[in-house]
Amino acid sequence: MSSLDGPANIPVPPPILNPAGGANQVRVRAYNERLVLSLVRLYGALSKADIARRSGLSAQTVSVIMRVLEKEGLLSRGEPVRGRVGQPSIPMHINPDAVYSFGLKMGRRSADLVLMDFVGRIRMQLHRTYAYPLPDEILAFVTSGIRELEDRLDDKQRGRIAGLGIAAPFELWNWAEEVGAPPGAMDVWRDVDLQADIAARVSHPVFMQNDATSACGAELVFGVGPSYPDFVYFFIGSFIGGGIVLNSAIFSGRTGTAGAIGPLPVRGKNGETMQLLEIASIFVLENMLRERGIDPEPLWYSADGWVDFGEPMEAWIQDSAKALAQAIVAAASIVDFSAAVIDGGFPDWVRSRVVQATIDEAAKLDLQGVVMPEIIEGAVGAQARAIGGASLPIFARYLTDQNVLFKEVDHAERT
Amino acid sequence: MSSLDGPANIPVPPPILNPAGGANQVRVRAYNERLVLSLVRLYGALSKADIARRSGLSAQTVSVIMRVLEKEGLLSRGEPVRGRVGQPSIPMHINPDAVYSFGLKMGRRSADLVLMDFVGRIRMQLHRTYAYPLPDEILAFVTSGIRELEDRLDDKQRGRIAGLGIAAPFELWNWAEEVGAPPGAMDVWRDVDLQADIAARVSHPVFMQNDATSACGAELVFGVGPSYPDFVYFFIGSFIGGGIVLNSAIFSGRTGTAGAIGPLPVRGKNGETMQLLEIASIFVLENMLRERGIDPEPLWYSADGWVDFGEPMEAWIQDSAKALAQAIVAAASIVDFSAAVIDGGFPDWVRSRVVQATIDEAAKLDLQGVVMPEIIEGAVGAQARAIGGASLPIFARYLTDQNVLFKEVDHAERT
DNA sequence: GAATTAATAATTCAATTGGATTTATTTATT
DNA sequence: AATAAATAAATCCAATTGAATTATTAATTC
Repeated sequence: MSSLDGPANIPVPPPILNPAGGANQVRVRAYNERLVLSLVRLYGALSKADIARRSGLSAQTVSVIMRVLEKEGLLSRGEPVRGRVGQPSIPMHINPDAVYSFGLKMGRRSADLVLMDFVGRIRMQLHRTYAYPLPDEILAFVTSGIRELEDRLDDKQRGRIAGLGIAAPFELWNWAEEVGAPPGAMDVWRDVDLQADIAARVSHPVFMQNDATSACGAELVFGVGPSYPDFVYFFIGSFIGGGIVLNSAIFSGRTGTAGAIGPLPVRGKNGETMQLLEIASIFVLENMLRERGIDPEPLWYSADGWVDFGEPMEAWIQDSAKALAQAIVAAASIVDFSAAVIDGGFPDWVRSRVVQATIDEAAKLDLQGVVMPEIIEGAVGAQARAIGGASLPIFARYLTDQNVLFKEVDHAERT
Repeated sequence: MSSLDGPANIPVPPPILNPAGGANQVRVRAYNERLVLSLVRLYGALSKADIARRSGLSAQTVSVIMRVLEKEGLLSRGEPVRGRVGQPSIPMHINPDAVYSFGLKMGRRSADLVLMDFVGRIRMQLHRTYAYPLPDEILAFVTSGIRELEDRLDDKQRGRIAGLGIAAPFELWNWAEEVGAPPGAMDVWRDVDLQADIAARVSHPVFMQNDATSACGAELVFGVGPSYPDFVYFFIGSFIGGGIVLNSAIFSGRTGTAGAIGPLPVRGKNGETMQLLEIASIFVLENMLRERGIDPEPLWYSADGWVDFGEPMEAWIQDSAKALAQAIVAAASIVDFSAAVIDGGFPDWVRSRVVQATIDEAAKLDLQGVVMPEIIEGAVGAQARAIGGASLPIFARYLTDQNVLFKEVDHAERT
């Protein structure tokens, strides 16, 4: 048949991939255990028979796995469900006190340290505001904060802490002037490896992730995630950022910046091309207030401290909504997200107004051929970043990313 | 500790997910077999020991698996490699004649039917052009074409045909006037299920996928894919379309339209907002030529039939490059792709000019904060859609999507 | 209405299956 | 002699299969 050869010889560049490894029994068991835990978390409470049906595993296998998880204290049994023919089923649920985790949200205006339990509830928290962050102060806040919170736990509880997850912005030194930091004051951050510095002072495993990505992760697990297999997420903080969920898993991309979204080009009020973050960020509102002689301090202290600032705030919401609507159309043209989720470091009533305005603005755009996502409010709220941070240690150890058996290799490894 | 409860009760919507099932040994073997095949394909030729190292599987396991694959004729052994200490290693490579597959590319101007071998080479092909496609003619072309090509094979070869993969545009009836079809002529396509109709007339399994996504798949496997773990792909046909590769796997999204890219809003020549497909599509060039009294027929017959059309073509390339550059920035703001790959149904020299122009235009945009992908030419070329189509049956049966053990459930199942 | 029997479903026990690993051996080379 | 590839045999381990146990509701009989 070689005489029939058509146009051939497609050049194949040298492979750079390091595909995931092979499968074996040990990994299969680890995977199935995580799967079971994740299913229980997703549905709140499931019997062994339920898990067997939903996982496709045999009843016996599920029985064995769940007995182990119960023995380890990760699962606990609920009240038997009667009323149906047959032996009553025993719903198993996640034991909220099985695992605790610290989450640190470090921002341009404030830091939060939270202790989260195994079902995503904040059990304790500390808060600090500042004009701009400095490494030493952050380090002191974390180390003393962890000590303080741990003091309130007993020995047994302390032993169940899975680790500390940090949610922090990328490249803090950028855009420093926009938020009023003295020129050069943020340059110290260029040489700081916060994760390493904290790890050296804390006796727990330390994880770190972009703050908006973390918030997105919190939304995935504890918010609207279970209802939408993929969504684009916007978190409006001092600077707007975002994240991407695909196949019910965070997609953080090659450089970890997927879903950063801030630099997305949009058309500004006067038709000029601007970056999304120059419009839909809280620092913009802050500057608008300052220009009008209004004290913006209430913006930082706590999301609940916001008041209705009137006209400048309405203008900011309108501008932001216009920009967000464009960003959503652009995102939808690239991936057919089922939802666009908007949340931020502000009270719920502000979020509602932003989302409604964005829905209105989106309707005015040219949507031919675009599969538009549902535009909805985030369900987690202002603390999403800290919660997302705190989830990192828990997910690394106990839960599965949808259907990926073996985690992607580290970025460093794939050179 | 419950007295310390912080802000809690995050509402959890009803789960809609049907996460992937559990793992077991049978699936593990199937997965490992595909992994081995994929590794051999990726690297061209690897010894059993190499595979063991790269997969993390034990030498014995790999030995067993590869002997089976060799016995099945999928792998064949190369010349022993001497010159190093120890027993010489025997590189195993994919047997190109182990599996054949048909690929049908159906477009607005022409259709191609190809027979592809197991390493992605086109062995035979048929081509047909038309003013616009009609279901009956396409059906006749495929059925008679397959018969004709199969006649040139012997019985043994015929038995190795894995199936037929169709690459066709979404919603053919849209934009019909733009390409000069009589009003309403394309409406017949609304009620046609091409995949089912062809499957009823052909004795092979039939697969179908969007044409641009198919081209993207061909690029992933046979083109630049091995060098870039994620990229956004543009295929410039009668209409521009595209695809997305994440973690070395096609991402086709919830509705199968991820990476459609056509409706992406960009700024046109006069500052007005337009959709990418209204600028960077071959039908636009076609119309430009017609306006100037130039016969556009050479555009359709074959990519090699193109001639340099001079000024109108240069203008089209410039306009397209401006639009593509904006699309790439938008895509990069959402996902940090390592590359943006541009290919199309045109000769290589046109592709080179488009890519160079796009690189130049991208440099003029505001890139602060954007992780820009490398803008590169596709390595597969004008036949990418047909090759991608032909890969569908092969991939469904023999190769793995990176590290996903169990394929995502069908979209229909996840309601 | 109470007692009895059948049907159903959840769970577990015991035996089997099958694929990966481990250990030891053979082969071919520098 | 050292090294590396390849394979054979024995072992291990998690999932499955099929049977048994348990707890319940539903239907029937007295």
